Amino acid sequence: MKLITRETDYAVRALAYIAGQKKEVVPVSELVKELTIPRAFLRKLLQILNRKGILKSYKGNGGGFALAKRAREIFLVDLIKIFQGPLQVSECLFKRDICPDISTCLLKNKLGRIERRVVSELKSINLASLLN
Amino acid sequence: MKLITRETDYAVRALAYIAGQKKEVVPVSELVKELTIPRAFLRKLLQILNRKGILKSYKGNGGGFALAKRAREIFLVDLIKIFQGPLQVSECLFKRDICPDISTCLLKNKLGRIERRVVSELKSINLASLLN
DNA sequence: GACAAATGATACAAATATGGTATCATTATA
DNA sequence: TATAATGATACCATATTTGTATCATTTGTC
Repeated sequence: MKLITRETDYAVRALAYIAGQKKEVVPVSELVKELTIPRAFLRKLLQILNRKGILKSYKGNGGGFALAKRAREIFLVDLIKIFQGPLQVSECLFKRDICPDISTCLLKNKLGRIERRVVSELKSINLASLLN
Repeated sequence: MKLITRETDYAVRALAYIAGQKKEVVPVSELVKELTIPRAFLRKLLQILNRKGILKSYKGNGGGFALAKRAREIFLVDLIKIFQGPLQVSECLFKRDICPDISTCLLKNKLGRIERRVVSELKSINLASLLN
């Protein structure tokens, strides 16, 4: 069980790098050099973050990416949702009105509680808290 | 992010079913009929549980599977480990002596704390607590 | 002993998710 | 106009997850 995947990890590192620079706008070429993440892959991730309103992008010569929000307003849980989908207990295998399996229902109940706690803890982690 | 996969879910349900029967030994054929889990797949899972000491198996006519421990001694966290491997934060992408990325290290630190809490909660869930 | 009903072991295959590449179009600056 | 950047998108490779199939072995019953 992994809490975060490579995509999320890459995204965090790129965002942290951008947040740590004096200049606002950072081109992918610089990120690639500093973070040794495959260029084409990282570009795709940053384009997603742009569409999701985490980053702003500037096209053309001298362009690049900048944070679209302050670092303390960018939460890990949102990055996880973007790249790993919604948090979820084992999906219900019986898509009927009533779950026929009492023990599985009890299980989901308990896992659901754990999950909600994980989410609330993840919500407390923002980009600023990862800078140093 | 899923806390448990289908394999674990199937395993829990099969174990719960067995635990809920009066007779001790239950054949796969019965589990398949009651739980609508693919036969060959379930057999594989139960064989693994047998090897891991969660179930005992009885070959031959009239055989089947029985719990190898009491229901309160079978913990969800162990099933997860068996079918989903060890819990782990994002694996370290830099297999060097020192992680060069301070922000990722801070991230791992925080995720590690969350993970340990999840594990300790999972440890509190045993098969008996799922029966009703 | 023969048959039937069960598990043991294992190889294979299909489907899905993850990680990564490549290409062409568009934009902005010098 | 050349160059350096992003936008959009299609594609590919690999790993993981989920599931199938087969043959061997064991055991109880007639």
